[in-house]
Amino acid sequence: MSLRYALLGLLSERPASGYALTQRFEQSLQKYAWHANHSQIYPELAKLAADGLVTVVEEGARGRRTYAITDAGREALREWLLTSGGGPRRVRNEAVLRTFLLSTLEPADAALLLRGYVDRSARDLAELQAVVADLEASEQAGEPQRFGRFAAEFGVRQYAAFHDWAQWALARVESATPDEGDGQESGA
Amino acid sequence: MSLRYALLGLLSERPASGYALTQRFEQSLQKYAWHANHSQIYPELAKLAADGLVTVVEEGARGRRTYAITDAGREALREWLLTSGGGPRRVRNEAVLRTFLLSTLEPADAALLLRGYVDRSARDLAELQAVVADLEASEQAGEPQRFGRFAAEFGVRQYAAFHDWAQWALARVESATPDEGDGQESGA
DNA sequence: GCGTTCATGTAAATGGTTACATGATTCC
DNA sequence: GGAATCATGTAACCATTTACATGAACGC
Repeated sequence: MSLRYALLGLLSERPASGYALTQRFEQSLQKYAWHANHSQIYPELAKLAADGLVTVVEEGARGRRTYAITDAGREALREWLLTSGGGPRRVRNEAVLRTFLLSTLEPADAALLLRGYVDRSARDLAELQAVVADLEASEQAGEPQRFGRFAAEFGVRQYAAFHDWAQWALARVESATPDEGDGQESGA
Repeated sequence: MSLRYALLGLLSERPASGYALTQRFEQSLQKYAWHANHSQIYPELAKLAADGLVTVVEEGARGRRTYAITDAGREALREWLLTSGGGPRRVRNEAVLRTFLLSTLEPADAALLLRGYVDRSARDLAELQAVVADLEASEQAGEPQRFGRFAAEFGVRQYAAFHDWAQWALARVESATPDEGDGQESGA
């Protein structure tokens, strides 16, 4: 069901074609919230239209159809957001699973992975911070900025927390293997 | 594929039955890393056994089978952790999606939801911090503590970041609707 | 003996990924 | 005219959820 509401959310910002929605998934939602590809998006748009939650407002070149959210669609989105939040949270995050499994590795292997995490999260964080800076600038310039600011801030804080964690974990692993085979083994 | 490695990881700690593994998913992994239920776990254990990555080491009462990881299983887990980390990250987190969609709501509705998030994340955080305290205590007591410490710390930091974000977002929303229908409307 | 928990499975349906498929338009 | 991009779709497969199903052991 989530895909359906992700699409309604994007369309509530402004009308778009399936192609454009696919790109917006790739550029924003995909990174920290929800992944979807075009082969899932097109059929779902057709279903949403059949249910009257969106309508085709324009047919352009190459068979392009621009969809817009309807009043019923807005109401369905609001309803979902307000009523169905308390259920069991189903997280599925491979990066976090890897985190969990890290301690099954030899310390040297774990350190290798953690160094990669530190680097990668630093880059991800910088990327997102640039996005936030852009949003902030256009906000200062007086644009209404309804969408994306909350989510971007959320992403920044998550990445920052991940980065800090990876450094903490790396320090811990390194203190367990002082010098990687130096002989200085402080057993017990 | 992730489920497979989650199971190998749990079994690398110690042998267990499908029933016990299901419970361990419910108590730990499920909360912040990976969700799975028994109807998925049992068939996957059978496949792992067929592939020689685990073996049945004991058959107990009520048809209970205790599985243990094999050397091939350990190697497969290590291989997966070390080689396949760089692919595209596929995140799917409904809580985060809701975050993203929050700005489609009226400020009053958004504030309502955010207050719920603040409360809930405070409770989740406290719960996890208790787990960490337990782990820390048994660590001090000299137990080897291979598993779970990294992941628990990770969870604590994620929840803390979420909690802080929710408070930040709530403050922002509340400053946009000063007094919720008091008449003091400071329109543009 | 009766209820609860332990313990394992399977089947149908849904959700999601990968691969295949097609063709129009635009830019060069 | 040829390559890249725009634009949409479908089919087969795999992963996951929900519901159904069964029975042994344990505590009372």
